[in-house]
Amino acid sequence: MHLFTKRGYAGTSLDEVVKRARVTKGALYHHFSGKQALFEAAFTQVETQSISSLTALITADGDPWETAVGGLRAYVRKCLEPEYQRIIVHEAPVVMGWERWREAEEQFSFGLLRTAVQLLVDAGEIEEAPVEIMARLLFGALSAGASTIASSSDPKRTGREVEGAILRVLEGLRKK
Amino acid sequence: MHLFTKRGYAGTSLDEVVKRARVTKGALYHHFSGKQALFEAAFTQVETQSISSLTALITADGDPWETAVGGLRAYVRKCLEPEYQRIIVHEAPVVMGWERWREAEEQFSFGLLRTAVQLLVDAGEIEEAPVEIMARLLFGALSAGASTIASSSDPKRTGREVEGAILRVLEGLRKK
DNA sequence: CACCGGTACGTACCGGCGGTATGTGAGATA
DNA sequence: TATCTCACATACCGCCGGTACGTACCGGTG
Repeated sequence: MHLFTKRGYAGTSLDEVVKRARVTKGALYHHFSGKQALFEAAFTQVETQSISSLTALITADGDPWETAVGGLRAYVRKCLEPEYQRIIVHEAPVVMGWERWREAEEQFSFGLLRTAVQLLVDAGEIEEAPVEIMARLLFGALSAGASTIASSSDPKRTGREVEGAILRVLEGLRKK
Repeated sequence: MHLFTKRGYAGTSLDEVVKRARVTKGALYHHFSGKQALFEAAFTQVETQSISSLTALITADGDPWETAVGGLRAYVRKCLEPEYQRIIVHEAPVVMGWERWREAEEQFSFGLLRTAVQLLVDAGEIEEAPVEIMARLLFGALSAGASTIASSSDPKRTGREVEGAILRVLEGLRKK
């Protein structure tokens, strides 16, 4: 996780990985079928750590709208952590291939967003809509927003702006 | 362009490139400083080809709202072309690094979106908003939408759904 | 206790790939 | 004609992912 975050997938050599882990290539290839599998293990680890608390946030009791907005804020913050940003948002689609990435995301971040959108629809907060599609668009917008924040010269201000913009988009979808 | 589209950056070897181009590595390294520079040349070529017609669409006379919607439709279609999808949307941020990619996109697709959003704001069609941020969110949503369409088992239907969802988001932002 | 199979590694090596150093022929220049 | 430069070609290097094979240990079995 550390090396993949710092140097990226292509920039991380297995020799360096085994050196840091103080094992040999034989050991690595005993536990993982290859570099790709090692990356996917890191991917799963980061996702598992990240998503569980967010899921709890989303599915908590209380006003559905406030809950959703809170979860959204938390997700944007998560996207700002270097590990999540680099491994999950930026590199995973390319390294794992889009199809496989999408598959894996079903049970993690994308599944989370879909749940959130579905809850809002069920609660009658937003108009009936194809949840699948809406969740994907929202996912893309959030990722882009997170990237923007991360590379901003004033992340705090940009963070507030991104939150404001997303809230405005959501408000636009809200039932009157 | 062909090989980068078909096999991706990592999967494309320079040996294969020079073989297809019927030149040698010496020739390649005479014209490009390395593999990365070759990719960036392909990137620029794809973008230059793609964006010019879209810019014309966006800046055309007529009802600003209709023009923007038309440009948006055209952009989604562009994102569906394999070359654009693979090289520009998926691989470029990783291969070029996010910072450099963002820099390059300023004069291409992102610049296009920002122009479109700015025109809508100027025409008083949507609420005042930080154009920069809105354009980035929209860009992320469109990219995700395009990826969804591209990997759908029924691209035509998914395409209509994505268009509908994006239009609904835009309508939500529209001034009454 | 000897034997044995399997697990969990370590070691040595291969092939491919990006990159470089150097050679070379054709044209421009003086 | 001698020289210089450009536009390549050729040969080679070092790194890296992956593999083949060797080996120490450990629990079960006769």
